[in-house]
Amino acid sequence: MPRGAQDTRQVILHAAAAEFAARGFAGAGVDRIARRAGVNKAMIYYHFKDKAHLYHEIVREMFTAIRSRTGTVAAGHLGPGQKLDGFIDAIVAEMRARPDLPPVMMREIAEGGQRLGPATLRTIVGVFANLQAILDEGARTGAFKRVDPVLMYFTLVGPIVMYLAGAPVRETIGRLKDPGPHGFDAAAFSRHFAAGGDTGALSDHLKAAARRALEREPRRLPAPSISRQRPTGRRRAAGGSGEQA
Amino acid sequence: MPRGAQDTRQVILHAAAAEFAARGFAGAGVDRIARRAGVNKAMIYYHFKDKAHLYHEIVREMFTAIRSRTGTVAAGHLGPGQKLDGFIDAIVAEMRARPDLPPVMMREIAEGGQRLGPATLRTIVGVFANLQAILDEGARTGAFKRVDPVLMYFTLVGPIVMYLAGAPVRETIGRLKDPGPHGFDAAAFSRHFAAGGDTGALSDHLKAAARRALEREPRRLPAPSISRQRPTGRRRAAGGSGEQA
DNA sequence: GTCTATATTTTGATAGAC
DNA sequence: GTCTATCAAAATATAGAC
Repeated sequence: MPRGAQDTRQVILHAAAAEFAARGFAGAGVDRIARRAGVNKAMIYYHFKDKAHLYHEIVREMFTAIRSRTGTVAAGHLGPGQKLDGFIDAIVAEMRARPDLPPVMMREIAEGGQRLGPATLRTIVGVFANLQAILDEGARTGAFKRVDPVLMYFTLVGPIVMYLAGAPVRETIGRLKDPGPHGFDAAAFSRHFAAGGDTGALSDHLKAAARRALEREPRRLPAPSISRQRPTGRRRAAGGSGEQA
Repeated sequence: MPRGAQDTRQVILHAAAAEFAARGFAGAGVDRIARRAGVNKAMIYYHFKDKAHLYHEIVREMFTAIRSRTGTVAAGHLGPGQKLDGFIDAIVAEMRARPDLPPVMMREIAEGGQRLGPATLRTIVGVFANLQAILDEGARTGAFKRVDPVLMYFTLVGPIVMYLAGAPVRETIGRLKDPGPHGFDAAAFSRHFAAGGDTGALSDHLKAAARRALEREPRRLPAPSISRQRPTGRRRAAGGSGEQA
C-alpha cells in the first residue's frame, strides 16, 4: 500500500523529532532524518523549505500540545488544588507520550530560543499563563499562598523535564561497575535507572511538594525532644530549619 | 607581554566553554573557538587532541567544581537544614560564577551523557551523593522526613539549571511587543526578564520549598471559614488540597 | 511525488615553515 | 609554541529525470 503525501509528512516529522532530540539542531543530519523515516532525502526538501523550518515546526507543535493540554486543565471546573495536580499530570503525560519532547525542550532553552518565532514564544508564554491562572485562582479563593508564578513554574517544570530527559544518563550510570565511592546503593535507585524512570513517583512527589509550598500558614514543627523552639526571628534565608551545628 | 602556554590553554578553555554553551558540541566550531580566544586554530590542536577531548575536559571540570563545592557543604559542621540551604547556595553560586555551566549541563543531559567517560559520570554521581548524605543525616537526626533522594535531587537542581539557562529566552520574551493573550503582566516579571534573572529570589524560594517538603508531620491547614475540614481519608494523589469543584 | 546525481559550503584536522 | 596553507570528509541544498 503506497503512502500518501500527508503520511510522508508525518513520518518525516516523527523521524526528525527523534533525530533532533538525540543530536540537537546542529548535530542532526538531513541524511539521517531521511534514513530514519525511510524516505528519500529530497522528499524532505519537497515537504519543508529547509532544516530550520522543519525544526521549527516540530518545536512549535510540541509547545502547542503542552499549552493546549494545560489549558484544558486550567479552564476546567475543578478546584485550584486539583487543577494544580492536573497541570503536573498534563505535562508529565504529554512528555511521556512524546519522549523527544524533553530533550528538544532542554536544547532549545540552552539555545536561548533564537530559532523561535514570536508565535512560538507566545505559545510558551501560554503554558506559563495557564499555570499562572491556576495559581491566581487559588490565591483568590484563599486556597493558596501567593507565590512568584515564574519561580513556581520552574519549580514544577524543571524537575519534570530534567528527570525525563535524564533517563539515558541514569541508565548509563546504572550500568557502571562501581558508580560511586560514597555509600551509593544502586539497588535503592533501580526504579529510576529503569527505562524512563518512575514518572508516577515523580508526579506524586511534585504534587506533594507543590501542595506544601502553597500552603498559607507556616507549618508548626513538632517540638524536637532535645532542642527548643526558636523565637520567630525571621532572618532572610538564614538557617535551614532553625537548628545549629 | 607574551602569553605563556598555560595561559593559552586556559584562554582556549574559556572560549570553548562559551562556544559549547551557545551552540552545543556539534554546533560549536573550532574556528569560532579560536576566534573567540584570539588564538590560532592550530593552537587548539596543539593543546588538545581534538574537539571531543576539549569538550570533555570542560564538562569534566564543570561537574568537578560542583561536586567539590557541594562536598564541602555536606562535610561541614552545620545542621542538616543549614546544609541543605548550603547545597542550594553552592549550586546557584557555582552556576552564577560560570554562566556557561547551565546550558552545557542541559545539553549534555539531552545528549544522554554519551560523550562522558566513567570518571565524569562518577563525578556526577558524587554531586548526587553529597545531597544524599545531607538528606540521610537529616533523616537520622529526625530533622527531615525520608524522601526519595533522586526525586529530591531533581526537585532542587532542575529548577536552578532551567531557570539560569532560561534567562536568554526570558529576555527574548520580555522584548516581545505583545507577549501573551491572557492577562499577562510583563511588569510583574521584570525581575526575571532582567539579565540572569533574580537568583536570590530563586534560592529563597527553593530553600523554603525544600524545607516544607522535608517537614515530617502533615501540615494542619487553618480551617477555611466556609468549607469544613475533611476527615483524613488519604487517597493517593487524589485531590489537591481537598477542595471540590 | 519520488528518485539519482551533484553542486556548494562548511568544518575538523594536519603538514610543515618559522 | 605559533602561524599559513591546505586536505578530506561531511552535510545542506538543488537540478532535473521519471
